[in-house]
Amino acid sequence: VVTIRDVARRARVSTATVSRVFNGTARVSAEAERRVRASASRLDYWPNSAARSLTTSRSHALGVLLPDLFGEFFSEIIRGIDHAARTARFQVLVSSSHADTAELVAAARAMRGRIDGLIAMVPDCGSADAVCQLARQFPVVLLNPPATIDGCRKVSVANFEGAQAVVHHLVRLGHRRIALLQGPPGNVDADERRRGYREALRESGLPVDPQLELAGDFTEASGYQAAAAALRLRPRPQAVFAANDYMAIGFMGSLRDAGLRVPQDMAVTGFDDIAIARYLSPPLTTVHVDAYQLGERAFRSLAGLLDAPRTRRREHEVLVPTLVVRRSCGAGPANAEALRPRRRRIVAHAEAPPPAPPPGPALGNGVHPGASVSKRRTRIPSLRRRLEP
Amino acid sequence: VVTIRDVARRARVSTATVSRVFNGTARVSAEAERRVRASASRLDYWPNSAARSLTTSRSHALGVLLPDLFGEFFSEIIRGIDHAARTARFQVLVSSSHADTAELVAAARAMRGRIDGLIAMVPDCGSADAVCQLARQFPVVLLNPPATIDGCRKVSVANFEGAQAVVHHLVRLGHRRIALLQGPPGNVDADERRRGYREALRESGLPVDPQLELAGDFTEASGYQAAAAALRLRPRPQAVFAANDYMAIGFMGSLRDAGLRVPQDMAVTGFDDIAIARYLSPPLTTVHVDAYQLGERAFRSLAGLLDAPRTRRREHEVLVPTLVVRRSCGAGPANAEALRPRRRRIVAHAEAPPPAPPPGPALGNGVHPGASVSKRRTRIPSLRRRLEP
DNA sequence: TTGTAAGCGTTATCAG
DNA sequence: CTGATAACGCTTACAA
Repeated sequence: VVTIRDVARRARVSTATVSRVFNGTARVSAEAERRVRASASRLDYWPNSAARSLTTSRSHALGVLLPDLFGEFFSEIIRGIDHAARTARFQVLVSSSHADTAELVAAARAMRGRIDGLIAMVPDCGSADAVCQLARQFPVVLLNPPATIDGCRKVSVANFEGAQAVVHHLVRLGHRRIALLQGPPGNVDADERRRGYREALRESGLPVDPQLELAGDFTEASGYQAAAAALRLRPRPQAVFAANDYMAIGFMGSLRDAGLRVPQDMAVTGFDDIAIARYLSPPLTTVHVDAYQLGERAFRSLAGLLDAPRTRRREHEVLVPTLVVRRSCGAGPANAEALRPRRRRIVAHAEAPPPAPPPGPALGNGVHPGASVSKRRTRIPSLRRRLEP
Repeated sequence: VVTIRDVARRARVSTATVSRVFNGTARVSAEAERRVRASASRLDYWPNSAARSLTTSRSHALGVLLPDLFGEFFSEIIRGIDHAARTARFQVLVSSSHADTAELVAAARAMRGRIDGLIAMVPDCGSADAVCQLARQFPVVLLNPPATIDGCRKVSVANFEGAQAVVHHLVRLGHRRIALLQGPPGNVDADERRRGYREALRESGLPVDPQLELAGDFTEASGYQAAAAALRLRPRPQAVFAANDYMAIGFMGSLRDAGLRVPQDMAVTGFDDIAIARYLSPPLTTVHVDAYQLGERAFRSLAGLLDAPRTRRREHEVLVPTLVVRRSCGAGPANAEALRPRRRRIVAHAEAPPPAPPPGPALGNGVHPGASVSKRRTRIPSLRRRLEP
C-alpha cells in the first residue's frame, strides 16, 4: 500500500533517489540517504518485487518442479535448493505432483515472469523432453533426467554405479540368489538402479532371472507386499536389493511379521540412506545419496547459467553416491561402531567406493553421454544432514 | 520476450481484446478469439505474471514460512498446501530455516508484491508475535502458534491432548515410571506435549519427576543419546514417551545396541505417526498427526481470508490427532493385524480417541484461548498419505 | 464487440 | 549528486 512515491515525498526527494538508496546503484548524498531511510522505516516501506521485476526483467526467484513431495529424498532436495537460494538472496517457487506432461508444462509456463530459471526433476522421458524444450528460452537445470536428454544442464546421481556397488557387495558376502525390489516402471532412477543390478549380476557370472525382479513403486507399502511375493519364490532368494530405503523398510517389516530374521534368513539392502536408516533394527545397508547436496548443486548450476547465459549448456554434473555397510546385509557387526553418534564422525564405509564408470561407451551410448563430469571423484559425504550431538 | 502486444499485432486486434480472451473478462467475437488464440499459440505466448499482478494487485501466489524442512512432517505440510493451492490455481513460494526473528520478518517482507497471503509456522513466541504483526496489513495464517498469540487465523494440532492420551495409555498398561523425551526448549509443540505428559501423570496420581524428563531436540541422534541417559537412571524407567517419532526411532536404536528389547525391557512411544512408524521393529505406538491435512486446512483458511477479507479473523481450527496403538508400548500383538496393508484399510485404533479438552480454563488460560474450534471432533484420518496397493 | 489510454510500482536514461 | 520521464507488460474504465 505504501509505494516508493510516498517515501520520496516524505523524504523530500525524487523516487529516483529512493530507488538509488535501496539498490546502491549510484552515489547519494549522506543527508538524502538518511532522510530516505528514516522515511522508509517510518512508513514500513518495502519495494514491490513484482514492479521491480517488471522493469529489470529479473525476478531473483527460481522455480522448482518436482514429481512429488513424498518422503525425505524430495524434501532434502528442496532444503538444499532453498538454502543455497537464500544465501544468494533468491526466492523459491515450488510446484509438485503433476499428473502428466501437459500439466507440468502448464506449471512451468505459469511461472513465466516470476522466475529467472527453473530446476526440474522429471523422471520420465516424455516430460523430460518437453521441459528440455523450454530450456531454449529459459535457463533450466534438470535433476536426474533420462540419459537421452540433451541440450540443457543436468545434475544427476550415479544410480547405476550405486546399484552395482551394493549388488557386488552382496555377491562378495556369498549371496547367489539376489532379488531386486524395483521402483515404479518408467521411472529413470528405478531403471538405472535395475540396470546396475543386472550388470553386477552379469559381471559376477550370475544369471539374470526375471522372477527375481519384484514389482514395487518406492513406497513402504509396496515393499511390504513384495516380501510376500519373495517368500513364495522357490528357491527363496538369499538377499534383496530394494531400489530405495522406504521399500526396504516395508520389506523388513513384512519379513519380521512372517517370523524371519534379517540378515540371517534374508539380507536386505536399500538405496538413498535416509536419516533413520542407521537406527533401524537391524541398521540398513544402503547407498548414501546426498539429496541436500543435489539440490545445492542444482542451484549453483542454475546460478552459473544466469550469470553467464552464454556459457556452454549441456554441462552435466554427477554425484557419486557411497555404499554404507551396516548390518542388514549380513556383513556382521563389524560396523556396529558407526552407530555410536559422535561429533564429526563420518559413517564408516567398510566398502571401497564404487568404481569409476567405464571410460568407453558401453552400449551405443556412454554411461553419461555428453557428460563433462565436473566432479566424478567419490566423495565421503562431508555434509551432515542434521546436527548430531 | 513475446508480449501481449505481439499477439495483438499478429491477430490484428488490440491488446485489450487479447487480454479479454485470456481472462474471459468480457465477450469477444468468435472470429477475434480464434485469431487471438492462433496468434498466441503460434508465438508461444504466456502472460507475464509479474505485470499482471502489478495491475490487478493480486498475485495468485502465497508464501510459506517454515522453521525448517527436515523430515516428513514438514514436507507433508508443504505437500498439503501445494496440492490445495494447485487446485485453486495458486502458486507457492517457500522459505525456511530462518536463524532469527529478524531474518524471518525479512523473508516475509521480501515476498511483498509477490504473494497475496502467508502461511507461517513459527514455533517460538518472539517470532510468532512479529509475524502476527504482519497480519494487520496482510492475510496471515499461523500453523501451530503459541497459545498466547492472538489476532490472526490459526490452525493447530492438539498436542496437549495427544500427549495426554499416549501417557494415559502407558499408565493403563501398568507402567508407573514413565520418562519423557523432550523436544527442543522453547518449541511450542515440545512444550505442549510436555504439558500433556505432566497432566496425564498428575491425573493418574503419579509423581512428576524432573529426572525423568530427558533432553532432546526432535532429531534421531538426540533420541539415540537420550537412551543412554535413560539407562543410567535408577530405578530405570519402564516406558518412554518421545515427543516425536524420529527421537523414538533413535531411542529404540540405542536400546537395541544396548541389548535391550522393546517393549519387554522398556516401552517406547512417539508422536506424529510418520509413514514408516508401522513398519519398524517393533511397530511404533504413536499419535497420528495428519500433516498433509494441516497444510490443506491452512490453505483453505487463507483462501477464505482472501475471498472475504472482512470475515472475522482470530479463527482457530484445531486438528485432533489419534492414538495409534502398535507393539512398541507393550500392548501385545492385538493390533498386529493393522500391519497387513490392504486397500482402504484404516490403521486400527485400539484406543479410544483422546478426550475433548476440558471446557473451562485450566490454568489462567484455557487450552486454546479464543478458539472458535470449527472442527474439534475426533476424526479417523480419512486420507492415506500414499497409495497403498 | 472493440479500441484507446491511463495507470500499477519500479528502474533506467538523460539532462541538469 | 539529483530529478523528470519514459519504459516494463498487463488490465480496465471509458468511449466508440
